[in-house]
Amino acid sequence: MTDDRAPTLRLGEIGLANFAPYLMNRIMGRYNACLRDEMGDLGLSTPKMRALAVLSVVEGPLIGELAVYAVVEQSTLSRALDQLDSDGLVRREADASDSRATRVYITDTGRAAFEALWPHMAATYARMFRGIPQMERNAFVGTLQKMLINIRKHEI
Amino acid sequence: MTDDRAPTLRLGEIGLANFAPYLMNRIMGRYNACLRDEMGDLGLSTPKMRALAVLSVVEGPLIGELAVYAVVEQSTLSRALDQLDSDGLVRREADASDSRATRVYITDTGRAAFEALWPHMAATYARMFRGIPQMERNAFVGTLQKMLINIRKHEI
DNA sequence: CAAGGATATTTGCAAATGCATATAAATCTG
DNA sequence: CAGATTTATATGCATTTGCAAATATCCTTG
Repeated sequence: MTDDRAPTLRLGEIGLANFAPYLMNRIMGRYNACLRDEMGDLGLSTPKMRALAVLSVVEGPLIGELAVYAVVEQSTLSRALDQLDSDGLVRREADASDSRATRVYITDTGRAAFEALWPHMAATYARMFRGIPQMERNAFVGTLQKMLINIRKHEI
Repeated sequence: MTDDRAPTLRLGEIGLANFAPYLMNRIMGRYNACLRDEMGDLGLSTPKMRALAVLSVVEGPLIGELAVYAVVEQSTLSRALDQLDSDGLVRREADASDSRATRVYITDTGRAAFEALWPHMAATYARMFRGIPQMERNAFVGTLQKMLINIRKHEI
């Protein structure tokens, strides 16, 4: 049983180095910066890369769903999709049953672009977890999954 | 012993919901959005809020150090400090022994502003970890600390 | 089934961002 | 110790971002 009525500590008492959101911002700041550096060459911004990554795994989401998965503002995503579309990496397709809605599909070219990109993501991922045993990684991901459910705004 | 030579899985094999960087981006996206919403009122952008938070705990860092702690581009931080400075929340002070360098100190007004802000951060933090036992939280933070060391660019 | 409200997406525009550069001072090197 | 190099910070400028509004469609309800 966890006591959720524990007194609220102050940041100075917790200490920056033990404050999970601080650590997570630091880690993800670096992770994202690494990828951005390596992908500027390929003409892929962070929103474009994330959209491709999600689309490599999720088949034909609505644009709004893709925005949630990719953690990108919908208006930003809309413009990123303009570019991905005109570069032939994705395809927007009107939803069959709701003509307000648009579904997005990755093309073969887009999939190839992501395949070229994935080794970089995988390498950065591997570096993050270097020296961390598999059991600990599993526990860590388990905690992340609980946290996402706690904090997420959308069901997906 | 961890086998770091494990074959590189593909994203589809790992699954988005088990891919730690994806989960961390989702979680921090929501965490940061929550804070941003609640602080627009107070005239505090994300860079300004992060700078204040770090300064509430770290005494007189160099601007470059503060940029690392706060996970903000230095040029962005420079401009955020302009505003915090002219609002009287922080004070820039030439370093005693290196006249290129500037140290930043939080003022009493700035500390009061952070005290007003901290309950929101603490509440969002508490929500993230709701229902997660203390032992699991500790293990989670331990893993984060290892990850930061693995991936960080700067010693701090 | 018409009217009012909800939902999906795009777009206009002002503000924020980040890269490259400028400036200034410290440090290294021959 | 002069010149070259590195380091710390600020700034110019083009791009990106995100909010708010526009547009189009769907759903609900009297």
